[in-house]
Amino acid sequence: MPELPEVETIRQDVLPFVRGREIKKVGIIDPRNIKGITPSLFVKKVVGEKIVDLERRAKYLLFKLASGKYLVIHLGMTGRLLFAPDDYVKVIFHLSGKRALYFSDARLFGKIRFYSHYPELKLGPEPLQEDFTVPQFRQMLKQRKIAIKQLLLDQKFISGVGNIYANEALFRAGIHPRRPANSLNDREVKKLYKAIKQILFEAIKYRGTSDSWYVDAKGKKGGFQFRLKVYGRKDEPCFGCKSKVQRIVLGQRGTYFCPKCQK
DNA sequence: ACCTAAACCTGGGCGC
DNA sequence: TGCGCCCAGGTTTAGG
Repeated sequence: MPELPEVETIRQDVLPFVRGREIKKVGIIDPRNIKGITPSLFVKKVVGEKIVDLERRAKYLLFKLASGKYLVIHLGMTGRLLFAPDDYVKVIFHLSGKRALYFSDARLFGKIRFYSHYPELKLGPEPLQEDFTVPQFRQMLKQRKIAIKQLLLDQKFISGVGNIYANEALFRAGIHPRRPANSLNDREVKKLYKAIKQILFEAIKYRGTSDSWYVDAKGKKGGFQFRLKVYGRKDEPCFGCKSKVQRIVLGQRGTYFCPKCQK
């Protein structure tokens, strides 16, 4: 599933491919990913626009247009942005210079929207941004008693972290996923803060996790799936202590942890 | 304000 | 080989 590192990898690859190019034509194979306006109005609005930049906010890709408007894509679970089509293409963006960008989405959880201004996305802080600090994180955790794992998945609390990296960060910090957020002491808050940043930076470095669906714009898998310590490893031995990795359901999400290493 | 759970979807994996 | 069943999950929505 594309989380912050996967979306950032795509952003970096796609930016030089689209920058300065005009959207000449849009082919809609399946209109169901287009949200907020009718597909025909969407096409009318984006055709003729020039892409000047590609930004990322949490798991969203924001195509900045020369008019100051934005084409915003969220990849959901199985969304892809590709330089060549695959079996699940839903929307094709034909660009100047005879290029095309393919939006593919097998399960239709992805969303494509058009905004006349910079979109208000109602998201919590970006964990990799420098203005996200330990004191701020401590303050945020203090007032919440929900399980820490569930809180990390709340995009209004902290944005960009999804199920894979929430599990991995908690393992790295040695914190049990069921712990109430406000029960973490100062040492644990600091450890978790560091773990989140480290995991995300490393996953970007390895071009994301290709657990099931994720591939980059060239259709290539990432490399971080080989470095996962707990996610998807139910009943397999913990790399640290050899105990069996456990799987529980927390807030409707599969949750993996080592019962011995995570307290 | 806070929390829980269903709904949205369909390919892939499993059992038979 | 093929059928039916169930699971995966990011976000939104509804409800308590």
